Amino acid sequence: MPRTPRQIARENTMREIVRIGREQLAAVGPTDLSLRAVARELGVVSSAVYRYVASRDELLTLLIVDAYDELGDEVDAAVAEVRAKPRRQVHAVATAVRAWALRGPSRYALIYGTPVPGYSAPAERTTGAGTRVAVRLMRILDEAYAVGVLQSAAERLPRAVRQDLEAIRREYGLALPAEVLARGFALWSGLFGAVSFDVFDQYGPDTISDRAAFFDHQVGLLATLAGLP
Amino acid sequence: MPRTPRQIARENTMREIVRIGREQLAAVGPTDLSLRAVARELGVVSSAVYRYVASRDELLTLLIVDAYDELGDEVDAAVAEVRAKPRRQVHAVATAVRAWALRGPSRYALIYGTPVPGYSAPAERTTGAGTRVAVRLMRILDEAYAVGVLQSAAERLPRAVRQDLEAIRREYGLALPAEVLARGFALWSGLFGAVSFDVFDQYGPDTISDRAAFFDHQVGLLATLAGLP
DNA sequence: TGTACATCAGTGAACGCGCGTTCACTGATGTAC
DNA sequence: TGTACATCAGTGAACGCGCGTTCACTGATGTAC
Repeated sequence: MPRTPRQIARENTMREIVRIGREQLAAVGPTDLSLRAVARELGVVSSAVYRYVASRDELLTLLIVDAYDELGDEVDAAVAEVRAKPRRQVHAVATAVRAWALRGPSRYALIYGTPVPGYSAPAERTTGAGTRVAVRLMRILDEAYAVGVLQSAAERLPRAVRQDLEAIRREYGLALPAEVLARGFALWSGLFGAVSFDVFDQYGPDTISDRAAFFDHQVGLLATLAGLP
Repeated sequence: MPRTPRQIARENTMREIVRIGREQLAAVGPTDLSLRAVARELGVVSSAVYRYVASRDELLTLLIVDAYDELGDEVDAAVAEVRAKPRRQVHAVATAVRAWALRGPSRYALIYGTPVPGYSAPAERTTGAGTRVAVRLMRILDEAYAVGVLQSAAERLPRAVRQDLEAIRREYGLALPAEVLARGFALWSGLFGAVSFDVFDQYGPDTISDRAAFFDHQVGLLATLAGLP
């Protein structure tokens, strides 16, 4: 099926729209992102954008998936590069997430900050991309468990929690026990807690001088919590 | 110094404005909070609000301090109520934070979510209230350490991190060693990571069925990380 | 290969909305003598 | 205690701004015969 010039132009414009939206997010928070601004930047009258995007919400969805995917790619690349002990891999993930977030705080906010009021993400389009970092972390733990280097966890799980975790284990074909998976979740949310505090400036202005080092140490503690040696 | 009727009226109106702003945040995200809406609700023409508040930013500051303080009060009350083992106290803090956040997601977002674009909080007015939860957690750990029930921490701290933590120890008169304080920070940011994931709906729709139990378990893991028995 | 019709990208004007902030003003409350 | 003046709360109109979305339209590109 050969693509006509028109189709090619359409695909280019589509990519341009995402690129411009991304760029807008460098200057403006997710809530202030506007179709009209994108149209202006695209050099086109505002109503023309509706040829490509049904509404502002759809633009947001596009950008959310775009952000999740770029983050996912960078995390994957960072892990692939170290190919070392699992603890080092976790650090690689964490560093990649933090670096990506600091490079574009608004894009980070778009996916990990306050949800945009009035917008609700269509699950079928965002969840796949949205779970990539979590899945990556779980796989690292799973391999560590398979190799036998992961410290086992003895705490009791409430029934409901156990059931949910077992379901997740099955869905992703994880070998590690539910207790350890629970610790993986703490690693995951703890990681993003640390990144959000850093990016959103929750530590005072002069509290933490070397934030990269501080963050790295925090991640180390979380990795230990997860059972990594 | 007896207060004139005019002064009393002014104070009442001032309180009303904060109350209405708080109420607005039930319906609308922090970014969409508007002076005009507050004026409408107050039954007054929009320009009249400027008698009380110099700008929208000042209203935001008022509401931020208000939110931090209410949260701080509820956390303090929750801790005072249990007066039990430090681990239980940490759970009390965490439960109070989560409950408060779920009761008013926008108010939570105002202080722990994406910063409002274009607004920057005046440090001298917000930091005091803003550190209350962190300080509370550190004090719990400090007492546990004083009583000798806290597990010691052996990890090495990067020089810069150690220096910052020593400065904080001195400022707040904490006895616990810097290594433990670092763990306290992980507890703190991990706690808010977990709350944010919950409030901002980062777990998929059907992943975690009993979120309260899940959260509680996560907090338990973080408490262990902090060295609590 | 050429023509007739259908599809599609982009235009321009408009609708209706809400926002923050300023300004000259009226009339009530407070203060000093 | 009464009066003259100063302070302050609230009004109403206005400025200038940007937004999302709809709609009838023109002219170029694509498709079927």
